[in-house]
Formats: sequence, C-alpha cells, structure tokens
Amino acid sequence: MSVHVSERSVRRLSLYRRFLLHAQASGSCYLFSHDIATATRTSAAQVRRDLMAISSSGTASRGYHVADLLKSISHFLDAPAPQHVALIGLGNLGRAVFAYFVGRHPNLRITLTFDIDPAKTCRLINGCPCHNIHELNDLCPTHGIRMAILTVPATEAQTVTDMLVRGGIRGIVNFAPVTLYVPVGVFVETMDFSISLETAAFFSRA
Amino acid sequence: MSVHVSERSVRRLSLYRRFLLHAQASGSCYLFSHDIATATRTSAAQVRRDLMAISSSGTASRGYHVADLLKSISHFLDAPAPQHVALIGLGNLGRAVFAYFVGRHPNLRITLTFDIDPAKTCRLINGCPCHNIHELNDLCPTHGIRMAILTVPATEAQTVTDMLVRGGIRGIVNFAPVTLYVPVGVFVETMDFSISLETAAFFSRA
DNA sequence: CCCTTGCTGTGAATGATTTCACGGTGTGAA
DNA sequence: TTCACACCGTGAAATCATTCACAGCAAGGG
Repeated sequence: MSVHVSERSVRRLSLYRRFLLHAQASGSCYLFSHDIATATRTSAAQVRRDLMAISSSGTASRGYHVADLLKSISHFLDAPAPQHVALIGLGNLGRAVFAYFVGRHPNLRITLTFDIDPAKTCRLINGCPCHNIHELNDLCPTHGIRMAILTVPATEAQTVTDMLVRGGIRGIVNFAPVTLYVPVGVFVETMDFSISLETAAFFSRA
Repeated sequence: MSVHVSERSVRRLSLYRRFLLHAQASGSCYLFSHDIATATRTSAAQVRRDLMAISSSGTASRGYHVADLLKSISHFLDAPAPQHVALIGLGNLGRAVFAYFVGRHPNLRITLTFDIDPAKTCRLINGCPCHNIHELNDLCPTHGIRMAILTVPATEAQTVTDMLVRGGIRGIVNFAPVTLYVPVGVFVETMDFSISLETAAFFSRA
C-alpha cells in the first residue's frame, strides 16, 4: 500500500470510482478492465495498472467484482473518517461551488465557510455558519480542517493562502486565476478556467 | 510554427502570458526565464523549451523582451479574430462562469447562451440573448461558433454534447461530472470539481 | 476430459516530458 | 580591450507514463 501512486493514477482512480458507482446502481456485478476503460476514456492496460497499484485484483474471464473494487478504491482514496473542508469566499462562484458540492461527496464535508464581507458573515449559508476570514487561523485547527476550497478574488488569493497555510491547511483547491506560492507539503489543485478556456480555444481550431 | 506543440506546453504558454501581462502592467520590460519560471511554478529550462517551441527568443544577459514575448505567445495561442463561444446551461454555475468570464478574455466572446428552461430563454442575460437549446443546431453554424462551455446537469451533458458536435463545435469545456464521448477531432477539456476535490483530499493527507 | 477463448497481471518496450549540462554570446566592470 | 559572469538555446540524458505482448488461468462447449 505504501508504494508510490502517481497523481495521475489517483485522478483516474477517482474517475473509476465514480463510474463504478453508476455501474453498480444500474446493476452491474462484474466488469472487465476494458469496460472501465471505455467509460473513462482510457485503455484497458491503464486500468489494470492503476488497479494493480492499489493491489486490487480481478479474475480472468469474469473481470473485476464491482463491489469489491469500490471498497478497495475507497479504502485507498478516502480517509478513515470523513474529511472536513473549509470554503473561503462566498461570492457567486463560492455559492455555486457549495451548491454543487452538497450531497455529492459523502466523505468530504464543508463544515466552515469564511468571507470578509460583514453582510455575509455570522449567518448560515446552506446550513453552514459563515465566519469572518480573520477567525480562520483559530477555527481551522480546532475543527481539524486540513483542506480548503478557495473562491476569493484573484487579488486576495495569495494572502488568504498564507493564512490557510498558517492555519495548518495541507490541501487547497484554488479557483482564482493565479499561481499560488505554498511551502512544500501543501498540495494545490488549480481549477483555472482561464487556462482551460484558452487551451480549449486553441485546440478547437483544427 | 507548424511543429507540434504539446497540450502541456499550450497550457503553460497560457500561464506565461497571464504572468507577463501582470509583469508588463507593473513595468517590467525584460524578464529572465527563471523569473517566468518561479512565477508559474516551473523550471527555467522548461520555460526556455516552451518558448523555443513557438520560436521566440531572448537575449543572453538581458532575457526576454516582455512585449515581444507577449506578441509571440498571443500570435501562437490566439485566433486571428476573436473566437465566439456558446454557453450552455444557465443555472448557478453557468451564471457564475459567465460573470467570471466577462472582461477577462478579449479574444474569446460568449455570444450565445442556451438553456432548456423557458423562463430563462428569450431574455438577455449579461446582455446576451438566451435561446432555447433546440435552436443550437441552427444558431451555432450561422454564428460561426466552434467552441462551447457546458454547464448543464450531468444527466443532460452527453445529449447536449451530441447536439453540439452536430452543430459543428470542435472544443468543449465541460463542467459536468461525467466523461463525454465525442468523435476524434473534438477537444474536450473537463473541469471536474469532484475529481479535483478528491485528489486534493487525498494529497492533503501526508 | 480436453480444447478454445478471452481475461488478468506484469516485465519489457516504447513514447512523452522534463531536466541536465554545456557551447556560444552579449554585457558590464576593470 | 579584455575578463568574468550569467543567460539563452539545445543535444543528450534521465525520468515519468503508457502501451505492448504474453504467460497463466478460469469458464464453457463438445
């Protein structure tokens, strides 16, 4: 288990899991690697390798047992207990992300939100209390939060990131169109619309 | 110019450009490859390679001329004329994306939006007409639209994608948490919250 | 029971991407 | 003018990721 699994494999495993959940819901009990592959736009060999990496195994001429596989992947990907997540910035995007999030990730819970606007703080948003951003340093450690979603304006992103890092956050999903500076050991996942848009624009031309 | 440039290089070039615009705005005239590298979290050698790929060049002991570099990158990345973009789905996320988009990409313009909800269609949203989704097939070709942003529910994503492909779209930025099937030649950029979130959650644990 | 089929698991090969390392060059100082 | 320096451009090496290809095996048919 302690073997190194690459970031890309982790991403694909997450994809496989999503597909497997759908497949299970529609009654599949066994699946071949190429079924998973076509559903997630990859190759059968890739699927087998990824599954090998988390030492789950299938049987020849029957394939992988969906329920077992889900258990393996979840055991690998998920923390033993649900992880708590902070959401920073409750503008349009922050609220849309929150709404999207709800009910979709049983193992991840947005338990705290922060904003700098006094009109938003001290109220419940989606049933979750919104605090002033300056309480971040205190609240994150006491709530055992190690992960944050950042939906603040680009100009504030680095400042808030520094606060998050000081508050003990080790993983950040950043929606602001800036490159964040973080110390080693802090993982940043950038959801960069601008870059994605421009990339798609580029490749949409023959 | 017709040399092959990898997808990753294109992404980085887009990042470089964003940084260069900031740098130019704050008065930089020349920059070294390692300046660009630290600002975009990559290596100096990587920057030089990427810039080499689009055959822009710097001078020793002065570095790259920011204005020239911007011109080269934009010449490489951008279409000769602004590209028109369709936005499909005007729920929370769609509107947030639209709001985010406005004024940020001079070379990309959202000129048409679509939804299936009659309450939304036939009205202006952000000064842009919203049409019923069934007009998609007619309107995209007549407006010369080759690129779309997809912010519809996951259940509808594939159906709408098929319509888009039939309407001649060649690039899709997909926000729905599903894997889309498209014919070869159509580029799909997936902005997948779920996967990013789970990946960050995974790596936020030691 | 034996043969055929089509799958998994995996070493080896290939391909893609990044980094190394160094020649060549322009700049500023002595 | 000459020297030292630091940078760019780039072949070569190293690293990382994916695909190939095949041994071994389980299941079903005759």
